[in-house]
Amino acid sequence: MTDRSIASEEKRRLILAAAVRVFARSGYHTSRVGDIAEEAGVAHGLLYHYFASKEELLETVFRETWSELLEAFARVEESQEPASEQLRQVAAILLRSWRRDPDLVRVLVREVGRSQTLPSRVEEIGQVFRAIERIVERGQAEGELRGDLEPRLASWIFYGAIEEILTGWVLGQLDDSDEEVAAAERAVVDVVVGGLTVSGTAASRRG
Amino acid sequence: MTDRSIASEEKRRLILAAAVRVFARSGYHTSRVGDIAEEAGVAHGLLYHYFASKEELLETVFRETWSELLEAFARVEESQEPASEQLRQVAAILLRSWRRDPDLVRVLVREVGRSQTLPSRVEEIGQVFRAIERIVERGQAEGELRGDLEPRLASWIFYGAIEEILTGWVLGQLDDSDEEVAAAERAVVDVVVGGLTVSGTAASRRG
Amino acid sequence: MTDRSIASEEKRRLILAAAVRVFARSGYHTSRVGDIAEEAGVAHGLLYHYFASKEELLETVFRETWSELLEAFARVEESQEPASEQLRQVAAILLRSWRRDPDLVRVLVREVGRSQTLPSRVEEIGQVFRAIERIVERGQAEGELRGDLEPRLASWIFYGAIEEILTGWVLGQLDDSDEEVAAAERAVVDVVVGGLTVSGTAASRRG
Amino acid sequence: MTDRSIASEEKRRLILAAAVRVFARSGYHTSRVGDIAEEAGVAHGLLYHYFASKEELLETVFRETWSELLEAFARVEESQEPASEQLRQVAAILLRSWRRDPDLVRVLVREVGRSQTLPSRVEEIGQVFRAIERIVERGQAEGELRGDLEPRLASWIFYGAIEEILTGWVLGQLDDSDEEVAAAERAVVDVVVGGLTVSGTAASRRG
DNA sequence: GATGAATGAGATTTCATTCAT
DNA sequence: AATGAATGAAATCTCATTCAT
Repeated sequence: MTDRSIASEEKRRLILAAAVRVFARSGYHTSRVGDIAEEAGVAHGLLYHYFASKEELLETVFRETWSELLEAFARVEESQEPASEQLRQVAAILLRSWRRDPDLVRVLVREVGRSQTLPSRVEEIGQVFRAIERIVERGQAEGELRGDLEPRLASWIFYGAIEEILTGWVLGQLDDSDEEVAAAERAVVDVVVGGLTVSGTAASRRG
Repeated sequence: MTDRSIASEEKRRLILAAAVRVFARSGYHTSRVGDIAEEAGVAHGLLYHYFASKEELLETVFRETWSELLEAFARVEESQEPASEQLRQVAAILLRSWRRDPDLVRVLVREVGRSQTLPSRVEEIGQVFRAIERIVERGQAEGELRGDLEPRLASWIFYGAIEEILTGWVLGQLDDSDEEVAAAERAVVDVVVGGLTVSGTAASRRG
Repeated sequence: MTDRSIASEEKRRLILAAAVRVFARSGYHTSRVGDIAEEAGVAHGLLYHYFASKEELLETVFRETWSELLEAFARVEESQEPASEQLRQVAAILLRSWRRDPDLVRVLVREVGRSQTLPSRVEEIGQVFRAIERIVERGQAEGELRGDLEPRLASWIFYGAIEEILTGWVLGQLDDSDEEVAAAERAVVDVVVGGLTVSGTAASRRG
Repeated sequence: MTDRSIASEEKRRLILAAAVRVFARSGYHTSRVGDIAEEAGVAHGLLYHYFASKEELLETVFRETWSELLEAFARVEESQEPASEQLRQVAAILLRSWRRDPDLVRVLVREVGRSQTLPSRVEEIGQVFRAIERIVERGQAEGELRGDLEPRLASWIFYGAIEEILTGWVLGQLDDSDEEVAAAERAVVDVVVGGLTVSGTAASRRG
């Protein structure tokens, strides 16, 4: 029974991984269930033993990735580091995912937030933003980050900067060599976190 | 003849506008050509009198909007303002488009940069980034902006921050009242441009 | 009024000739009304001033050609020549039409007798066969042609031989140089008429 | 697996046979894929499981029939009979096919040589003609058939005579009772083969 | 007569999903 | 678990024909 579950779970993974590759290659709407089955080396009927629909495949990819991400962010939040360091770590987690699993990033960048924008999905995306938001809020409370910015907006700006760099890599428009990935990480932190930092704001200097 | 051309052009616009509304409502892939025709109040066959395919409709929306955007950016570049002011203007152009034509923004945010990522489309997107890049480069050359950041990366960070705020509005996750739109504009400029500004960088202060 | 009629008739001819060229090039079903209009250099709406439908275009081509053919055959029948000479003339008329108007032959060979086989069309085709039949019958009555063959069958055999040679030219499978056209004419007469002739049958000689 | 293959092959045949009936009834272009599916008693989608397109259905009918025909002709060629007897057999094969499968003949007579006249199809038609040609050539070489006729032309004349009789049956213009089929066979052989035979030519008698 | 915008029935094809084996 | 034949809703696109101008 356990053997079977394990074998079963492995096949589930196999199909899910195939789906990620195919979605990455062709986009969700253009991908056919048959392509995924072929990529996984199984009959297309089998997909429906493991997943209710093509949509559920994407949903599962999205949810599993997102929950890993949330866990990683939670660990960051638990650390006692300053907010700026925590933001650096968040940027690192997101940006390094590109080299770890480019296809996964391709799928998430392309398909999440768009298409039907299912409320459930929006809700989960919101959790990521709220994690960043909380870091910003704490930074502000502790006087590390400037207090005249809505943490909400700040978190979207921060996340957007990171996602766009990922998009640049996905589109092949930005160099994604090791050094460039590191440079991107530094750049995001320098610019956004720098811009968020107390003594580092244009506003403060203007005032 | 001119009358006819004008009437013809008006109908073309009518269909294009309907397409934007329908794509905004349902997303490109989920929208049906028949829905667009119905929204425009014409027979679906007529669409093919003006556009070669459903794809060409999206392509046209994209291209026309993008070229207007490029023109607006060109005008900004021509002004003799400091780089930071030019960047503020760029942010204003992009962010204010939301209130002007939410459906258009919805379509562009959801469908551009994703889907098939046609090389031609990537190329045109690239032009927008290069405009921002040039502003950053000039700002660096004139000592207004910090010189230790790749203008390329900076432009992606800047654009990403803006696009994510638009996405927040599209998803109904960020408040888009007049005040909030103004706040968003200030926030992007404060954070990103602030972070880019010479005396305002964490790095410079750390170093 | 007469001027107008003449100009009108000329335009009708123009369209009809364009239709023949287009049908010859693409086949009736694959040809589009718009192609014919373009070939004729008029708006496609104009076709419907002169012809009720695409079908009527083909029908007209067919009917006009066929009636010319019948007239030519009638003149042959009226001559006082022996049946074998009349058959030679019939073969000549049909085979020489290829060089005179290849597109017309292409259309007739491809589209007539096949497709919907409208009863009206079948009836008119029948008239051609009956003309040949009458020649054979007279030849038999006068003892010039062997009497043990149904004139009906003989006429189909004769016509089939000729049509197939035309088909060979249409398909580019038989050489259609001047000499070959002449050779084909001789061959059909030699073989079929020779085979039909009294003393010239294998059967009679074998017996 | 074999069971499945056999069942699968049977269904393929079922669809192909239905296609022949429908094409025979309405002609290729006028037939709808849905009609074929209905005639076969399957969902129309299933057609695309077995055939790539409506066109491929016709192509398959054509190719399979043609290759059977070629095999039959090959067997005739292998026999040691005189050329005239071999030609009789060829005529018999072709003409008897009408009673065996009228719908198939209807389709072949109507649709072959028309439509796009695909080069591939022309090529296969050519093989049939070459088989006849070889028989004629051998008959000439052995002195059985008159040598002053191009075998090429002779084969087209022979085939045309036969096809036209088939056409007469298809159009309901020639009687196709058992006796008439036999008579047609005799007539073709008498006339064409008679005309081809050495001492039996009008030309030779004239000269 | 002439134009071409407009119509809309209809055709092929795709493909997610089901289900008998 | 696994297969792949079978289904059928649905979507895009074509094109003959009409008709206002």
